[in-house]
Amino acid sequence: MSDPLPPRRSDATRAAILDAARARFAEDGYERATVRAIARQAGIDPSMVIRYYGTKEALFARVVDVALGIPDPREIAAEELGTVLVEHFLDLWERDAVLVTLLRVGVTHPAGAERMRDVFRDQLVPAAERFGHDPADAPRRAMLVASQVLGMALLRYVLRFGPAAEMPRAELVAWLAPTVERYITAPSPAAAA
Amino acid sequence: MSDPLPPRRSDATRAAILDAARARFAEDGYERATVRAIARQAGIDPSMVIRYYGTKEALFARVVDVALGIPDPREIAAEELGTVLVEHFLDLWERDAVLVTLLRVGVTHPAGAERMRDVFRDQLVPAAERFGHDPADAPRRAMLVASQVLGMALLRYVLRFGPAAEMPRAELVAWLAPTVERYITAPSPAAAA
DNA sequence: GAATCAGGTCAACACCTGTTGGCATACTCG
DNA sequence: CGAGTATGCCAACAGGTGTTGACCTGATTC
Repeated sequence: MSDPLPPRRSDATRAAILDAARARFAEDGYERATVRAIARQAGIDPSMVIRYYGTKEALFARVVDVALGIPDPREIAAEELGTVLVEHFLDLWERDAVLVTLLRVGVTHPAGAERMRDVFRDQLVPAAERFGHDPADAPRRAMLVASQVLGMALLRYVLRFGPAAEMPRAELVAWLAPTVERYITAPSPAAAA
Repeated sequence: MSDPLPPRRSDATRAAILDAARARFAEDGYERATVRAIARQAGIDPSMVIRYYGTKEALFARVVDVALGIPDPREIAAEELGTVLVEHFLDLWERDAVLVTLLRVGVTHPAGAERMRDVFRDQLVPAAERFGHDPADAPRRAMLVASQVLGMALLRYVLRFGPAAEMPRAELVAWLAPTVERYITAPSPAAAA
């Protein structure tokens, strides 16, 4: 897993390409983030992008590599569970653009959608298992939390809707925390049709 | 506003193009829904698409024309407000693909994003004004409801995540209704940081 | 100092995009 | 029946796409 490769003279360029790719994919989605546009932003020739990363798809895979780092439930006081989680998710979305990229691409490109499923299955569901009680319930709990967090992130960070983008963070947390907390801790209504 | 145009012999073809466009835009987003793909699905030549609708953008504008039809608050008993609204939104998403189209395109294409803002401003916010008490609060209430509904729709109808797509409708409503109801009726926390 | 090689540019490829104009057909109306 | 027109297909356009190979240049190594 480690990379004992010696530093290459082209490392700066490789990094510039990766940075430019992050920016273009996040802002424009997969199709409109062309290899030429990425190269232009990185200040090099389009052929270098392919030479160093092989393929546009491979470059994209390098860009969307995210660790959610959901906190350990044992370190959270029960009464502020929702608050801590919402704050953590907002931090994630604001720290860098990788989640914006993932959402933007996942909606239109199959590779992006699969990457989203990976993150959900490998990180969100296991976290829900650590929080919840019934492991069979974890995917549903994780999905509910994801629905609220993704919806808000869509409006605030992707579409940048006025009311969503301008709401002060503290107020946002106050609104969402009870929702997230209930999705994790409330007893299942279990289709009381 | 009315259309007293006489029926043309090409009406069937025009409708076929519109149907195909709806399907392609909904499934593939704006960029991947090519004029050629739409024409192929409609069983006609690509040039006909342009001849009848002028431009790909104009065709898209024809496709994303949606009326949310949010019910009148005076016809809803206070204790089932959340349930009625969530059911209504689920109906909208399941009835046809126009909302899936709007979400899929809005995330990557500027024209789609603007169309989403239109729907929000012209339909969702006024509805929130009818429900809520303080009109200055309406955009925020509408935005909160939209965040939960859009997030769930994203998982269930666009990405078709397993846990979201498979949850029985009644259970889904039972989970979301209290959230939506609170976003509309609860007193504002107003940034109690 | 000469040989080697990585870093980078240029031009081109095969293909796909939205869009346009010309041409055949078939229907409609006198 | 004949003129006119709406309907549709075909071929082509100008431009953009990801990707490839030939080539130049400057640093590294013997």
